[in-house]
Amino acid sequence: MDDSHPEDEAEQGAYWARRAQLLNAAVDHVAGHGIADLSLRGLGAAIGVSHRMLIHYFGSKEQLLVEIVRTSERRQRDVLSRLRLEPGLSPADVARLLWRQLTAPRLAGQQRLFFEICGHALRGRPEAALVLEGLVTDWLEPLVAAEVGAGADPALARNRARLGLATVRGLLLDLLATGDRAGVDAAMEEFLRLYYGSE
Amino acid sequence: MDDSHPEDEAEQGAYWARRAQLLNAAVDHVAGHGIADLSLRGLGAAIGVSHRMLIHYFGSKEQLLVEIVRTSERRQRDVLSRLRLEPGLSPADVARLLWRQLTAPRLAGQQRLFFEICGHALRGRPEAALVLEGLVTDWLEPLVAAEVGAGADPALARNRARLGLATVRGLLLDLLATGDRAGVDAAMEEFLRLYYGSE
DNA sequence: TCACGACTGTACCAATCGGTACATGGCGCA
DNA sequence: TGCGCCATGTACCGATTGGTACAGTCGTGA
Repeated sequence: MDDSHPEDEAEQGAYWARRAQLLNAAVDHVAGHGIADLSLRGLGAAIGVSHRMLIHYFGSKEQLLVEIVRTSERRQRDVLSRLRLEPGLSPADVARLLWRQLTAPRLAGQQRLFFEICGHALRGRPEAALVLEGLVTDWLEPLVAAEVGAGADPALARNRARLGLATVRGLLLDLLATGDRAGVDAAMEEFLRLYYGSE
Repeated sequence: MDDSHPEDEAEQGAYWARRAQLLNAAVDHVAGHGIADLSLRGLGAAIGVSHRMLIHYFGSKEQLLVEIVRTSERRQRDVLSRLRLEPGLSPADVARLLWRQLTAPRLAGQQRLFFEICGHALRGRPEAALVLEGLVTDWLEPLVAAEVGAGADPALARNRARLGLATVRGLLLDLLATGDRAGVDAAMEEFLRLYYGSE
């Protein structure tokens, strides 16, 4: 065992830069090929290093998976934070914008990975377990805050936010499974009509 | 290779009875322990046979997984068909009844397995691929038929059915992840209010 | 120039996997 | 009773896995 990182965290040198680069490449590969039958050798060959290096930089497959899940989660949340909200948009329009972002074909691999990780997390796999905590609550709070800020009753807003989140996830799963974008979009429009009232 | 089943399908002897018994035990075990890291040896030890027997009765791990997925799917659908619909129930009450059935703690393992299989299917795993076809359409048609039978516009009924199915699945995932039954139930009530109108 | 330390690859290990060959046991039938 | 067939278990095989030991490469400072 000759593996020890030169500086202990919180300092970016060539080591951590390389590590971050490998991690990003790993997430890309996993988003495209799945996490279920991932092997260090296969991943290494795909991103151009030996499996030895993955162990070197991440300690073990388990820890690598933890980092992959965490990074994938952060990417997912960035979709929300990158929303450019022009003033004057109705809540329904904001929701439409977010929906279009989430269902962009470019993110399909990432979304598949999300459901795949959910499946693993529901089985208590440690690398995915931390996702379960934030799977609902992390998304609920900003949504609730938005509705309450618009003058809604907090308790009702919480139920509505939870409902909206669940519906988006359900329709996303539908879209990934069937690929029927028109049908799923129509169902989403119907939901927005119910949710924000007819227009 | 000395494996050949005595009669070719469509005849139930001791062979097929034993096979069905093993399959049911396998589905039970998989519902409780997951399908991701299933091994023939581990499964065999859990249900009291050698892994050799699983190969004997199912040909290969792949075919066993196909049968497990199919059986689990059939069980899931049986929940719907076992609904005893007393006349005089409002559509919202029927939905509530179905929701309570689907979220019964007894079925939690089965529901986890459902999402786990979805994750595998989205990656093109052949044993789960056949699920993707029926994941939406198989459930949509009876729901659409029910709404159309009640006098709804067919196109609108399709969108509404698709929406309802997605919402149920999304809330089910929420429930499995958070275990917050009260919160998820409240969100479901909010959905029913939007869906069927206030009462 | 030389030594040192970080980075990386090759070769290897024990464990486990799905699948197979072969031996055993127990039942029905003549 | 003895023959044969089917169910089952044991032992094994090659492939693959995560992880490790060791050696080589290369830039850098004395």
